[in-house]
Amino acid sequence: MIEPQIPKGFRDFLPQQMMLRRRLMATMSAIFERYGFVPLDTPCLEYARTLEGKYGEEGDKLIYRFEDRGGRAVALRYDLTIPLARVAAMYQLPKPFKRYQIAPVWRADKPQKGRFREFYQCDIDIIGESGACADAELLCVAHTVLQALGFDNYLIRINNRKILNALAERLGIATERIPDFLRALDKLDKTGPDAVLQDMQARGLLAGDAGRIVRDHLLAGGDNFEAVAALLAGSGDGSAGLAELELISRMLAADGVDGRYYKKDISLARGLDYYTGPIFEVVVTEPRIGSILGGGRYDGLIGLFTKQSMPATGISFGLERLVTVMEELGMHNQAGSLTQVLVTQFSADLMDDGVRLAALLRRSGLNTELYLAPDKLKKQLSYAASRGIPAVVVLGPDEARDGRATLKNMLTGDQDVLEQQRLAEAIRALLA
RNA sequence: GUGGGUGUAGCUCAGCUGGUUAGAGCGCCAGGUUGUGGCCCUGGAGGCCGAGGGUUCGAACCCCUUCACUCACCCCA
Repeated sequence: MIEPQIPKGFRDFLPQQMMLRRRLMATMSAIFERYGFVPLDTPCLEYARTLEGKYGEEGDKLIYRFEDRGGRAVALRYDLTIPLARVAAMYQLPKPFKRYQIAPVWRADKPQKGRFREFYQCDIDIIGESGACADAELLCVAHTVLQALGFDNYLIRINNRKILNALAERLGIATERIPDFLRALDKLDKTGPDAVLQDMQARGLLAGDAGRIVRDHLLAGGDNFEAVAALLAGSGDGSAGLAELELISRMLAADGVDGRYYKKDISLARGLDYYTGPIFEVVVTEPRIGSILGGGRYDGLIGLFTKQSMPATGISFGLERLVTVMEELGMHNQAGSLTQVLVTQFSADLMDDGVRLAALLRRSGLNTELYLAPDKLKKQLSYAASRGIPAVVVLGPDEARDGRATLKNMLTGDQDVLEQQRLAEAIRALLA
């Protein structure tokens, strides 16, 4: 006998979980399509060189990489963004190209709460539009999705790499040290301003009056973009970044997104190296699970695969994290059965009548299950009850004789004998 | 990659300082006669106490090793 096991960090999705997951995916797809995004899928396997070197040092270590039978270096996709960049470079797609993709990605990470080695991302990206209007639209979609799923306690954090880069320049931080700077800055929420300042000094990032500037302007308060703006007065990149944030805020407001759902946040850094402009993240406070969505603009990325440079921006929902939050907050209401009605089997010689009746109900569009053995009625009813099937049809010799059937409402226990022709209608009324 | 925690029935767990046939609740199965579930009652199945080794007259319990799961850090969805 083989010990049944699945690899660490990988999971089976049992029907109960699948119903919730499918519901989430359906909700998201519908909203994505409402905004004009079109579906795309790509293979789970890519050549390793396509993925490697795109995610930064830490990221590269987490790529599932191996050799195929022909000795080619291949890798499981790490996210949906790089494959999209590859696609954008390979095909002449009409611009702007707005696509969505809901698919699993793989990371050789150590699993923990809300983190797995195989997990689903739900991405929307816009290729070929450099204006911040595109970035803003992504956030409008994000907000719409979260609202539709019943979320209310979340914050869309918004920042801009242009601002951060200009800031680093102003502080005299060398280009190659910027990732270090961002990493330290990113911890502001977790460890507080004092620790961040200390960390930056320990890393030797702050020379001259940089320490004072960081303390007084950067870390002083949460939303101190006025101070930041003053610091970046002379910088073209910096003011461009600030203008983009302004535009994004305006558009969110115009779209009807309440101000409490989003916030410009200078300490948002994002780990990936390839971001070039606005960057985003959505965090929830309730279960401490980190971000449920991340993304940003990556204007240089597609240029790695083609000479033609293409601006692009995108966001990625973490499906498992949405699920985790919904489960912990008890947001996953009706677990309900997909089967709407169960046709019982009274005895072996009435099987044909049962099958005929079930077929009739299915033709009328009802999800109908036929009980598969002439067990005791008690057992058949228990089956329906334990699965939450709301309606049961009993077809015994009495009913069969004159073309009728008993319809039982499993919630109330009420039951009626009806003409078989009227059954579908009655079940529909019962379900409503 | 670093550091904690936990592994006993399908699930959630009990099991006193090592002492005979390892328990509960829930779930599951069967029954409480004649065509009806959810409540109640009765009965039943189900455990190499994660695995391997050691100490001991004796180990679920102590020691070592190993595996699995889990949480935190790093990083991230």
